[in-house]
Amino acid sequence: MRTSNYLLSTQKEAPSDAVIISHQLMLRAGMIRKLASGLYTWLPTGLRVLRKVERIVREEMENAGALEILMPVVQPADLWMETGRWDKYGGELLRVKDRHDRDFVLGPTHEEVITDLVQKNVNSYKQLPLNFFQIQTKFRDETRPRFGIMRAREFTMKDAYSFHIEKSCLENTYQKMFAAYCCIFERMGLEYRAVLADTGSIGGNMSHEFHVLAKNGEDAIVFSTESDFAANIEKAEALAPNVKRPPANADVTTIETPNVHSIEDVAKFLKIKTTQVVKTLLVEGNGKKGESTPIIALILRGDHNLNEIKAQQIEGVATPLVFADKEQIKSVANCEAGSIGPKGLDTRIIVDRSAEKLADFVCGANESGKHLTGVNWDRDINNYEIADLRDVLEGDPSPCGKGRLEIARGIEVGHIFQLGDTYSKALNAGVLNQQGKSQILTMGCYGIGISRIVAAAIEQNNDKNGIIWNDVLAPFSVVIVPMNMKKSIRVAELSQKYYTQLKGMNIDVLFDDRQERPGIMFADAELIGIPHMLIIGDRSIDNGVIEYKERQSGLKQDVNIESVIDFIKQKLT
RNA sequence: CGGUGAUUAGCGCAGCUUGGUAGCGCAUCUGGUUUGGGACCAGAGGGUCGAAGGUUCAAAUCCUUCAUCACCGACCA
Repeated sequence: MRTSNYLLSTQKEAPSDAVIISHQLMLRAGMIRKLASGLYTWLPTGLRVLRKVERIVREEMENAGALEILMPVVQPADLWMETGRWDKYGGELLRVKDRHDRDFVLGPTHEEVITDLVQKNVNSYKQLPLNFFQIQTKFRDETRPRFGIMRAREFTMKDAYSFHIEKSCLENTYQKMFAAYCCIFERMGLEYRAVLADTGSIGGNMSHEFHVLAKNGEDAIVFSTESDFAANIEKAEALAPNVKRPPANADVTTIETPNVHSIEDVAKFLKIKTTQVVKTLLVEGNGKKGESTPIIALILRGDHNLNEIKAQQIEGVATPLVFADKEQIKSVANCEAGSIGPKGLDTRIIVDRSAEKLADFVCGANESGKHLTGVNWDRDINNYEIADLRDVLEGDPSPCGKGRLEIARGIEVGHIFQLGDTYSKALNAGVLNQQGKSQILTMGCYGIGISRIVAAAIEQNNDKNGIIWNDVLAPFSVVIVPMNMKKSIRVAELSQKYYTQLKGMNIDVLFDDRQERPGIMFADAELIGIPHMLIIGDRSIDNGVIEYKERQSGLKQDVNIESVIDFIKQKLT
């Protein structure tokens, strides 16, 4: 490609609303442009990278035996009603009507469509197992799109779905996909981890996420210091403290705590640690139709954070989790938020494992501006359940039994699930088995965020000059930068010669044939992150060499004029 | 969904307090001088000041409503 036939569209400054480095660099390097919140146009440079990611994913999916298909973005609502997700999926599901006033959705995922396809087109166990994949646009109407392409509303995803009769067969394919994913992220040169994950709105049992490690990652992932255990914090179990609860010593005392609301305030006011205070969160339960929603109290130690995923998984708690509003709090606890406590509360009470080990603790008095000290379980509060409700903290014992937990941040770029029969049952997707009887299929599904990988790779590989691509993902492998080509016929001819030769070898080469000063061309090449630079100038031609510069290391090296092509060829293998 | 803030040229911003000809830097275009790390000189183009109402002789500036965008939060007990 010649710059004169191309749109570089690089910028010195990034728009002020881009906060993280990958977003800033993608804008500055002319990879993407924003159309509206969460909606981006891919410019030529960005699209080149996106296509390279797609190619690697496609190759590895095919290697793993998956078959490529392409499903529609627009899907009829009927299918979503049949699986129940029309009601369950919530605001992220964009619903549209056609001219006949029929309901449709923009697909956030394709379980319904693929299951319907299999239900209609696969009849016999002999055709199984099957694994389909597609690389396609998804739409999720995120509450808060952010960080550019990282969490966009419209994005490119690879999604695959496998179908089996036997669970063991599903497990086998799951392992194959796991291995394929490892292959993919390794080929891309990303530093990543596979972790145990929650299954979320997709449903199912076994699930792993693949995270690219980055300090701007939206997810917290935890590792054991002494084993292979790794999990999303959503999924990491907080073990019950291995101690006996101390006996009750103090009597319950009501104290005035005017204008003291948060846990920190309470602890400061009473000059105690936050670990000795208990916080009470009121959430909605799922009420039966017609009844008013019951309120459930969740109790945590003051220094612990509620893990919403764990809370939602408790039978009877509304999904998604809804916190009680002011009126609900008033009607249940007869006070403002900030003074709620478990003692005397007439609701179902669920206590976190750690909070349950406390004795003589402090909590709200269910009376505005008052707290209780010296409160004890069983003596003062009966009828409570114990559950794992909190996020793990760094240093907690690992749930695998070995080592302690460390916490890192990651960008989720892949997620695989053993779905089971949730969708196949709902859509009656079955085949005749060996005994000639109809049998519901069991499913797996496997996603990769193609466009997110582009951002994640940049997040992991950049410096003050811009992006640092490796050879596999780079929009161009080589850039030719001529020095004053206008004046020097030698430079022009040599540049042209290299360009033609490299292009002839199917190497992605950018020939910067603009009449620009060298500094501009260097800066652009480095901002875009092209891994290999050839600098063609009279000065070095006089010595029979041209200069090569490597983006990654910044190292410069003279290469004999005659052996430049071989040199590049060698670099790219 | 809640809170905060922003919206003036493609990008980054000033002007608003105290109403009176719409500005700066970068980018773009023309001509010239330059050419090994974001040049210099001379000139030029580009704006419904987010939208709609209102106050006023006069509104980017004051008032009202709306929209869009961003950040923080969604853990607050």
